[in-house]
Amino acid sequence: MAGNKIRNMEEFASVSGISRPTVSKYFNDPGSVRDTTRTRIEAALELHDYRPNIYAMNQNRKLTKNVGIVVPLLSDPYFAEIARNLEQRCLAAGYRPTLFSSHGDPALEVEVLDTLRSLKPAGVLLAPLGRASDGKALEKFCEDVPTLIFDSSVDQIGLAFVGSDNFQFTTHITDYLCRTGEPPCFFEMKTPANPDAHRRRQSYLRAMEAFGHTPDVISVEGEGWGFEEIGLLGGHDALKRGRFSTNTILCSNDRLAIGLLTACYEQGIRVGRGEACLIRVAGQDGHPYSRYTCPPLTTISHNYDAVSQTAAEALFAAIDGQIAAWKSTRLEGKLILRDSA
Amino acid sequence: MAGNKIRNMEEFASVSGISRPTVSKYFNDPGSVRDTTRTRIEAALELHDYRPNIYAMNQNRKLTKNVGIVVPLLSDPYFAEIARNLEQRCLAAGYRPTLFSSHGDPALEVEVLDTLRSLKPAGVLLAPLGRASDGKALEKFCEDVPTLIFDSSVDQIGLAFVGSDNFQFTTHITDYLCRTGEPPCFFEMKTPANPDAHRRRQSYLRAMEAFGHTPDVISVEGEGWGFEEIGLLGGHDALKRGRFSTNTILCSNDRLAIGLLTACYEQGIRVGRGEACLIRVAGQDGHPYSRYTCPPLTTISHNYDAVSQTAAEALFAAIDGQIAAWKSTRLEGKLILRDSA
DNA sequence: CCATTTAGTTTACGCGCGTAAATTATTTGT
DNA sequence: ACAAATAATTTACGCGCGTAAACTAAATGG
Repeated sequence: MAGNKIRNMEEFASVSGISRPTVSKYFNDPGSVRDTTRTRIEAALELHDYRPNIYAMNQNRKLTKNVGIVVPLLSDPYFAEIARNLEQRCLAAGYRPTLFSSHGDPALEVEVLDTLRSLKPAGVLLAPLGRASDGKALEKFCEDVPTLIFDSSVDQIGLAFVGSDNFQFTTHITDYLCRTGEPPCFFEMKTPANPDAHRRRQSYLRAMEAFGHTPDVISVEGEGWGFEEIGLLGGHDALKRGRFSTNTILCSNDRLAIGLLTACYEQGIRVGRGEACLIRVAGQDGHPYSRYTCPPLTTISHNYDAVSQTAAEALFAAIDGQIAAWKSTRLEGKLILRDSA
Repeated sequence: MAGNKIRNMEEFASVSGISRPTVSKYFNDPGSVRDTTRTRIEAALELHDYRPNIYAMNQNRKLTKNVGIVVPLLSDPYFAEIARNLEQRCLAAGYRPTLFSSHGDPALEVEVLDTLRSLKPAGVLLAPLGRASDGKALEKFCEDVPTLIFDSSVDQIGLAFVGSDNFQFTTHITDYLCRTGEPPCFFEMKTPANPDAHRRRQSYLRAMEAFGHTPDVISVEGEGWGFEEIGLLGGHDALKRGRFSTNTILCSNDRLAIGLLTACYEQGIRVGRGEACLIRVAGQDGHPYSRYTCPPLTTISHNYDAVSQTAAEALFAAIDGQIAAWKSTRLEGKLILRDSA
């Protein structure tokens, strides 16, 4: 704890009276040295408070304990939440997670991957931007570094894919909405960033067909990642024009729904399943804020824990040398019934 | 772009027909080499697609271009937003930002600072956890690394402090609320994580006194960083017990307000400044989601751009050797009038 | 065209650590 | 107590790069 400034492992080794390679071994795995030496090292640690330089360590290790986590956009609480979850799991498994955000920019995504190479990670958990991603760059990266793709799938690259079953998501919630009221319209962005959005539209169409209802897809304009704003503007527009053919709206994702709810509120349209309500709104994702909308948002939620657990464990297994064929795991979502639908 | 795999600068130098030190110079500053050599290097770059290892670079540089950015909790969109803003500024100024989150955990905060030392950053932009922070560890870190504290101040450490003027925030919005309706009650957490929360309560009390009104502070239970949930539960409780002495509630921060709005909704209490509204609610912070609450939240917003610009520029100036005495800069907030109050 | 400046090269070392091989010290089992 | 097994040390090298010094080649300028 105290203050002598130790600059490197050499110095620390000499003040602790142990050779540097042994000290190195200790930091690599404290259990790998004799009890007496470990005690001496730890005693010296108390006095001099030294920590090895992580980046210098990683430079030489055959296999580092680094794990890179890449998400498309950290300012989206959904990704922030899943990133946090993954970080915890890495830490618990003895890895050093490093978090990166592509900030919604394909060029930055490539930049992040290049930075990641320098980190010499044992593995990477990568949620690609989606449509906008530089597919070739991703593929090349996956060839060089053990990479597990999560959240949004792009081709069959990396070790495996783990995400949610978008077909089940939309089918399930469409099913629920049909059984409990008028069949839903589908509210989405015309040009979604995420390829999974297409899957959701497809399953909506299919589910409606299965029920014998006429589907109605409202695709609103808007580029980028400001989904709430797109939902708000698109919602106002659609409401004014009477674009919704039924009183029930299923949104392609929760953030769009959050914007739509605000639009409804601003037009004095009461949302919910109560008597006085004119309209029902449901989302998809189980966004961290969906509990706090007014009314609280009915949604079908990602199984955050299961997705991150499956992804992390698959990566760790691959790092440990357990080779497995490429596999796509898509986990079911859980319907969360709240007041909005 | 094409495929020959170059492992290090040595190899790249030889294939490009230039000596390694010159190549090193080029990557350090492309303008520092002759035009003809630069052209040759860049031609080789096209063919062999090599990138220097950033972490190996930083190991030896006297002054790296690394800048660490530390926020208390990335899953809070407020911090995510300001972190993004700071990252952009670093990039624009030619620095390499690396983002860290303390995840609300003081132990992790210390861990992050230790990791940061290994990065040998030219400077660090640090938003401490606040009350829970290990003050001594922070202080020690600031002695070793040029650190600018932002958002939440702890003592007089680092190069300088840049944040918002919480007195002005609360005074200004209290003023507004008093002039436009009943004087506000103050809704806060009993044990806030952030020391600035105390400043806000103080200025509320002072402002109410100045207006000749009787202040009413409602402090709700709740630990941790789940402010919306605390606002929701505390709001339900306070509403049921009739704890609010006026029809106007000023929340200590927007996230609390988001929870409170949900509580109001669930109790059928209409919020806003319209005729049919029973209650007015206002927040503080200008949270990215405040626009999308129902009703949209009246709040006093941080000047995100100005805070991050001031912080970044002060740090860059210090890195460039412009020594300045420790200074605290507190920027005024801007009142954002929306429907909730 | 030659002397001077400027840029490039060679050489050599250092950063903070991992790691392998050979050697020596210590701990076991009996 | 002694041989065998185990752990620690010494020595030496490597990772991918920065950087300084001494030297050589190329671009200036009058």
